Amino acid sequence: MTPPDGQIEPAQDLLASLTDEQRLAAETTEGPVLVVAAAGSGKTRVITRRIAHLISMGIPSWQILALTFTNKAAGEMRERVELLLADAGMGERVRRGLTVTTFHALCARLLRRYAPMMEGAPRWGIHADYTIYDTDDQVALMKGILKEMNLESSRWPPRTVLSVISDAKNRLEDAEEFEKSAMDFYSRSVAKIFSAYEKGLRLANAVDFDDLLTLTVRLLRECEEARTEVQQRWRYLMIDEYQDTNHAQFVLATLLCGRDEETGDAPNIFVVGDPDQSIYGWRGADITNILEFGEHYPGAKVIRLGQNFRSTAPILKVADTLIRNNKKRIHKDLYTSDEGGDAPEVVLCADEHHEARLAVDWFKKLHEEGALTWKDMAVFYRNNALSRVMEDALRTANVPYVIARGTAFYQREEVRDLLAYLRVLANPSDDVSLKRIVNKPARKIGKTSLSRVEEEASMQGRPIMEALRTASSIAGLSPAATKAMAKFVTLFDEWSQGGTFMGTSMETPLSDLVSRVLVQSGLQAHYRAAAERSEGDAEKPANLDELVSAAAEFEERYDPSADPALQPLPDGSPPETPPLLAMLRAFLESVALVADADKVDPAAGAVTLMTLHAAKGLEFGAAAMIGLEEGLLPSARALEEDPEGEEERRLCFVGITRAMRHLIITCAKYRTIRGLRERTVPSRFLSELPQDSIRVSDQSEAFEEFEYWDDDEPRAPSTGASRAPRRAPSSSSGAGSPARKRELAQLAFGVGSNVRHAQFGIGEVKSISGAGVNLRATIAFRDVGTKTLVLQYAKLTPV
DNA sequence: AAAACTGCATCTCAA
DNA sequence: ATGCAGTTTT
Repeated sequence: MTPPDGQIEPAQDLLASLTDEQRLAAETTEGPVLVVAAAGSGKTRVITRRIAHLISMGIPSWQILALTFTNKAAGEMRERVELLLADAGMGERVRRGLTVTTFHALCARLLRRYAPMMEGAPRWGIHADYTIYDTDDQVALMKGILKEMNLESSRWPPRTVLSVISDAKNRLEDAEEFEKSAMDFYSRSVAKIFSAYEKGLRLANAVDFDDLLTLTVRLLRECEEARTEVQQRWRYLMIDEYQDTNHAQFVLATLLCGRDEETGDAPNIFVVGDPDQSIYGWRGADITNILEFGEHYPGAKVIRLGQNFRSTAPILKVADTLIRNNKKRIHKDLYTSDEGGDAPEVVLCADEHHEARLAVDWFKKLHEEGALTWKDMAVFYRNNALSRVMEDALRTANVPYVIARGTAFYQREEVRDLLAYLRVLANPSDDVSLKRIVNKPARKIGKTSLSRVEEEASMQGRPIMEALRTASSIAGLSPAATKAMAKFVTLFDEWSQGGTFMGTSMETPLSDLVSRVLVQSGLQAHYRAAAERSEGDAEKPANLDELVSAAAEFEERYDPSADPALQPLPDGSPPETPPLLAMLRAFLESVALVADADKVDPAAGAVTLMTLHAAKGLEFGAAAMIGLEEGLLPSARALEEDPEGEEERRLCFVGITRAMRHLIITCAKYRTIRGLRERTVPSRFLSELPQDSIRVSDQSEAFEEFEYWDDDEPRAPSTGASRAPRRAPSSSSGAGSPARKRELAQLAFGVGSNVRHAQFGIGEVKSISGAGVNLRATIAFRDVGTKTLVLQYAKLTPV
């Protein structure tokens, strides 16, 4: 493989294994290029070969920028390029400086680098140590703002307001512009909230996910120096999944590649995408970006990749037939040379338990046949709630599985707590994080004292931390409170060494700092004590330790020379950021930007469970798609905006095209939704499939007859799951007074009696509370700790 | 100040 | 069935 003298191998060999159309795409290196790549047509192959090809042609790798939507996609792309280059005999030196990253990470980086130049700008300036607010932080901030504005959060649901604001930001509209176009009462009110929200973010020196994009656009538009530097460095821009870019990302791309606003002329922008896989409309993705690429970039070359290398002919036929039902679409021919393969199966199941077991049995059968391992299999569903029953089935069947929820770990209470400490340490203005931890663990800074300080802070327009520093001069605070506050402030001063973070020395590694914060904040003791008391909190101390490990791992990967905060400033002066602080920021940033899809680990020997959105871009030997029912897929919410359900159909299309050889699609006749067992309607998409290319079977009856009851011991008829569809028990019996119900419940499950739960095991009833449909029992389970169950639905039997 | 209780709303999807 | 916010209890 490697040429003997280590010389660069002729570029032809890098492209040797490509088809003619793929090769054309990889070789078209100059000018704007759009590659319309059908599912499974090898677009990642094309991008990676193209990068390697460019480098082999002598283009310095630091001039190449490739953008993706997830870290995982970026990581894989980088890896494959490195492999190609190594195979071609090119050393590490050649690929140094190559940038393959996500939109959001690139923006975070640019904002850090150029933050000093934006600080002067009053309304949008941020400091380099800004915090990235995720959805939960946004909601917390928004709640505070609504409260301050005396708006009921019932009439102004924070998430709804935030989504209106997010839409505006994605259109690159700021609060002021939004207000100008706000005519009706509702949007005028939102405009006021928008403006207050922005103020809150800037005061906290925080940005939300949308800001990462919009502020970067603003930076590149308004700061010529930054724009020039960026455009001169990156001469070859590549964007993956271009169909999912929103307006802000579109504009960002024009700025990065140096598109001429007048003529549309642009040097080298290369985008790859598939309009049929556009599934992020709700996040502002604008499909016209890809459809009108030719108009945006006159003279663009368009290359179509139609040959599918992934799926068998029957699977492809099913996908193609389905997607043809979309009216707003440019038809592409999908074809494959892989003619064999089984027909995909469509099964009507009795309910979600049947569905789950059916899928597990199907996986086991495939596994036994030997051609596939667990990691070649996946389950796709429309929403996360659908994973639970599937997990249970896999667990009882002892089939290893992983759920693709990369963000789940970082959303745990205890982990967020520790991160909040770290965030305040890196950015003392971060009020949302500060409020989260100021009295956790309890340190005598109660609600009343804190609201006094908050009041003072907001009057002076300063962050809470600053007000805490001057607590002794705030009227109306008890000496005890002042003292507690001083102690709290001291904690942070000691961790940051009075803000110096040890200056330029790096004696303290990041993991030591994190570990010290964990211990000295009192969080560790707090959660250890909690773990003693309650089974449910048992794993919290371990999760905290895991975050320390994550910091240690990050430390290994971290490359200070690549940290924009440690580069000399654009004006040539040396960086001011202490290395430890820079590393802390970079760590927090990497945590903020993990995606669910990042957790899909091909090395894990396990079946992967994920949403259809997370599945995009992946492929599996065998895939099960569950919950093909009206209201779920297509989802009821999505149909409100788009009655045709075209995006939902594309989502279904994405799922089908992930499967290489085996595909099963299921639909349950009954499904428990919000505790109520309900009759379902099969998805419209099922009837759109080519009936002669699939095998349809109705197994719902058989399951009810023979399988339903054989999993564990019989349940008490009065409380067991009913096989027939069932509503809430009728209250027409007349004996429905709360007192009477409580009495009945205590007869069945008296306080102190032992009960068995199908899932949680054996436990002791501690108390009975509530009334009517809300009658609940608090039960201390032996294995899983104390839970409160609604008696009406809980599957309990007396022991 | 923490824990328990209760009424109420609720489930997309996610960087 | 679960999670929350606000309230009551310990």
